[in-house]
Amino acid sequence: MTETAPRPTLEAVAARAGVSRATVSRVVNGSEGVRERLAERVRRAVEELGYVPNQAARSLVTRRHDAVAVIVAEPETRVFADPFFARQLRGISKELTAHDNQLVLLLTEDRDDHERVGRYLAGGHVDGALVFSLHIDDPLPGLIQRAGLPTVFGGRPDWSGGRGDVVYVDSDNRGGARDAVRHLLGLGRSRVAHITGALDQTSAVDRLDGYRDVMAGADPRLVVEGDFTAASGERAMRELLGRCPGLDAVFAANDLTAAGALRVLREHGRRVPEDVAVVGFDDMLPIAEQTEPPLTTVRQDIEEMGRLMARLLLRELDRTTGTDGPPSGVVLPTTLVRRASA
Amino acid sequence: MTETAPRPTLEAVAARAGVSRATVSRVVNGSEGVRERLAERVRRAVEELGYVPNQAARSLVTRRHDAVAVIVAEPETRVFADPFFARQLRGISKELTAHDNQLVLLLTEDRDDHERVGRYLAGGHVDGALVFSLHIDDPLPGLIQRAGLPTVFGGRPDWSGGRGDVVYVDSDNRGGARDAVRHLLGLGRSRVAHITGALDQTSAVDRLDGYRDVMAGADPRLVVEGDFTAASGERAMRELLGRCPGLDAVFAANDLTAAGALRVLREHGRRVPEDVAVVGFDDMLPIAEQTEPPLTTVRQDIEEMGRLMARLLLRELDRTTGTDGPPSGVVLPTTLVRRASA
DNA sequence: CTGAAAGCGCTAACAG
DNA sequence: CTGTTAGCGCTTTCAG
Repeated sequence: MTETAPRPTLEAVAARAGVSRATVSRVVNGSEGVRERLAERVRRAVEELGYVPNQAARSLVTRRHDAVAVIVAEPETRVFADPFFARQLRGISKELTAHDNQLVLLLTEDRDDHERVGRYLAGGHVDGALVFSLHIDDPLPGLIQRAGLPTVFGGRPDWSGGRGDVVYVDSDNRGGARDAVRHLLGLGRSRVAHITGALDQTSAVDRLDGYRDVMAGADPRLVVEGDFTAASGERAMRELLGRCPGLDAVFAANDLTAAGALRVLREHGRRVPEDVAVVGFDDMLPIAEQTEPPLTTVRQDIEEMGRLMARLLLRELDRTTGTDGPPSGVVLPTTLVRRASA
Repeated sequence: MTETAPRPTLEAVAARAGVSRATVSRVVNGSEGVRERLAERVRRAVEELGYVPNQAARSLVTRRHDAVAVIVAEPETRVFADPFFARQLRGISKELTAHDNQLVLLLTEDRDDHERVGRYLAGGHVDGALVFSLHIDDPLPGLIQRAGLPTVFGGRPDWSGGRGDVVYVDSDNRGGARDAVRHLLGLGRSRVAHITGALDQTSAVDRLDGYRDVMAGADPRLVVEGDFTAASGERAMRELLGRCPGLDAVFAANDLTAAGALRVLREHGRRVPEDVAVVGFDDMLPIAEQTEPPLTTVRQDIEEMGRLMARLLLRELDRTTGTDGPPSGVVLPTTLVRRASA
């Protein structure tokens, strides 16, 4: 049954309905101005024949594809270490679907992939792109710029010297970090350490900045660099315990890191939160609820971020004319979720 | 800069190289039989103009899209609760990319989505489909069958009365479960309980069957139904403790469930593995290594599953003629990973 | 080995 | 309001 039954064409429907192709096209595309009687006849013919428009033919003339590329730059540890990625995709998918757009997923791992992606984007298969997980000096933005595709970034890109017209959606990493640290301070802690994320990503830098906003003038040895993995959380925690045995709180750049830190704390006989209070970031459910004790953390609405990215892009695509660019950056709020660890 | 620079066409390249469109097409598509001198000239022209073929135009005539749909049926708890999904996607993406195929992601949530997916598939946008997470009596297979698209399923579909020509890739769930239970028995345990997964999925049923293979004749109260979530693991564990206080081992249908069980065990003062040994399934890293104690579990190579699915589909698509169908089912082996919990 | 010509299925002016 | 007429950019016989 590999026989691909030759699908009916517009022509066939037109013949059956006794009208011209143009009329069928109008009905199918919902154009106004077709007498109801005819429209009805056409609809019946479509139904009977099981007609489905050929997208390739349509794209050829409209130059629209109703498809958006989602580009995820790997190896992005977080992407495959937690459900972050899936959540965001879900948000994007929902929004895209609601507007009859398809989601073309492009995962990139190395240089070659970048070239491939560049070619793909240039090939005009999609109307726009959603891009994630940029690291500092990633070549992707350049490639995309060159392809001249409307693009929305997930997470603030690190273009310090940047042009102002970059559209992105980000969480309020800095504000969330401040909340976390203030919460710790509010608990009466004073020697609050911070385990950072991978500092080649703006999210990690922003969280560190938030920490510093509140802890200005604190002992710099209270900050140790991590990379968002649980392993880095363990390593960093050990180092912290060695350097500053007196610390009484830790703000970890994400939940995975916090989980690692928690383990080391327990190993060393420090009780959480009695001796050391711990706060994470992300509120990655299967992690945050699973730790011992459950993690107090900063939640960001991942799915909403995805949805918003898609919405911004679609809006941009629909702007047939009006040249008033969309907002260049949207920052979503975060909320502190209190569990047992702090 | 929304000006979409009109991309060069075959025509333009032909003009520049001083040949016909047909010749350019041959060179671009790597057809044999173009004098090297001309071919070279064409390649240069392509390079200079930055020509990239228009896929829509090409598809219109070839009826190939070099694109594959990946359909994930939600709400599939596991999909968003663990990195399973991402891993599998990565495997698929790699394989597809290696063969210049694109990945179109279709997430479905409810009835409406099914219709939409059916339309999409029928619309001839993709050459084939990869389908995941089928539950019993999911309408998807029917829709796909109707669209007449070559398809490979992830996980054995539950078509008991089924036609023999279903192609799927699955893990050896039953064998893995047997290994897990035997391991427990080998540890000297005898009252081995099982917390099942969602029994409307074949993976859960197969794991239960594996358990029964080894524990034939065991007290039926040792089996409690779960649904692959950590919450169900907690609930089930509580129930088990109530029913069979003497149990000395638990085989959980997946790591998340095991993590939940572990928590309840600790709550009740049972030491793991001394009092109760626990084995999970999946080897979902961020979970399995994070539990207290780290989880002994059955590992399946998720990424390889994805890669294999893609490979089977591509092979099917390339079969221009030979009607010897591909293997109807491929089952990948699992391995027991020993950590501290058993 | 290369070019000319005929569409693939659809939309979008433009007439009527 | 509806039909006619051109293509969109590319592949693919079929001649030469």
